[in-house]
Amino acid sequence: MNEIESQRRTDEWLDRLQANGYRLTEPRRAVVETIAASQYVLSPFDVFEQARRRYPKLGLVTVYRTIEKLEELELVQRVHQPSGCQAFVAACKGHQHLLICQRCGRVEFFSGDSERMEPLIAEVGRESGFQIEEHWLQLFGQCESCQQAKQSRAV
Amino acid sequence: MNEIESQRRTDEWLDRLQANGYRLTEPRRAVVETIAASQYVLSPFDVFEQARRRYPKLGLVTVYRTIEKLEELELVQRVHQPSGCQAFVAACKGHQHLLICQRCGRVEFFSGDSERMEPLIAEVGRESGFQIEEHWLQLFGQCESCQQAKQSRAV
DNA sequence: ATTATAATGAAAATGATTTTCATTATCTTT
DNA sequence: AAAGATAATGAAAATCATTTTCATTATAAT
Repeated sequence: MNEIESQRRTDEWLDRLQANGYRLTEPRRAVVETIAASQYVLSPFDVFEQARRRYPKLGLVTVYRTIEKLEELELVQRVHQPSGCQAFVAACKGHQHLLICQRCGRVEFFSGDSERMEPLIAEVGRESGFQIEEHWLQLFGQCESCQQAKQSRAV
Repeated sequence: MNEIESQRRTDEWLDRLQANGYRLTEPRRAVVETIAASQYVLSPFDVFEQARRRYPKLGLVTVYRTIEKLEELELVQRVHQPSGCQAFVAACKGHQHLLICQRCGRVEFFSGDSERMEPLIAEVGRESGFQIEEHWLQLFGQCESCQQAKQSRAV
């Protein structure tokens, strides 16, 4: 994700906020820019620290409040990890699954692969009697650069 | 899961605790029995309330401490849900996936279906360059009895 | 039985998140 | 462009789940 793309995403999010009756403010812009530009999972405190570089008077409460609105508009989503569930990322459009680096928090999305998933889900539904409404598939590991970082440390 | 099976699981867990140098106490037994017998996700407070029926002097802290030990021994596992991540269930042996009723919290396990999952994981690993170490697959929905409960309410 | 110490529960501490509230900034209306 | 209505802000207080502290009690080894 480059400068132009993240600027585009930021503008889109600000438009969506405004379209939903929310005002555009300096602190809110700082939070939106920070999350929209990041490829990493960010905790509210991470967002706070990074966004304060853009708007130093920013309060942590505003970060929480802005994330809440972005989540409501499905522009960001909470990321659940073995290490905890307080992080967020820019959401992907449509149903996508997550691949997360457990070392640096980098996130990638991959498509659901409905050909493989749907028969499995149907089968489990049939056997269990459950009416299945939602599914989560997440992969955890190490991204390319973290694999390299690990090797060079070991030498 | 019937009376005999849950008694068997309770005994197994108590043995495992003892084998790992932990003492068997009344409050601990009450917590173990409660979780071992349940097919539902339980928050620490749920466990507290239910286990207090067996041992009324039980403190909530002991629930947290016992869950911690059971988790360490991989006898219970934390369950992550859209609605929150504070619940636990008796863990299944081996790698299994979860199916959770979003209405009553009933949990079932289903096997990983490695024939379908492994190629998908390998493919995502190849395309992303990630070294994939772990995966989560969870299905959410309504169990049979909750589907019926919903219908009869509607009538 | 005695003894060392692990476990307990109450209370205090912590950490993340939410609420309250007086002040400030945005956006709409003039 | 100015004024007014009100949404948003940040500091401080409150809340909620969880962890730590500590004096007391219970377990299990001697």
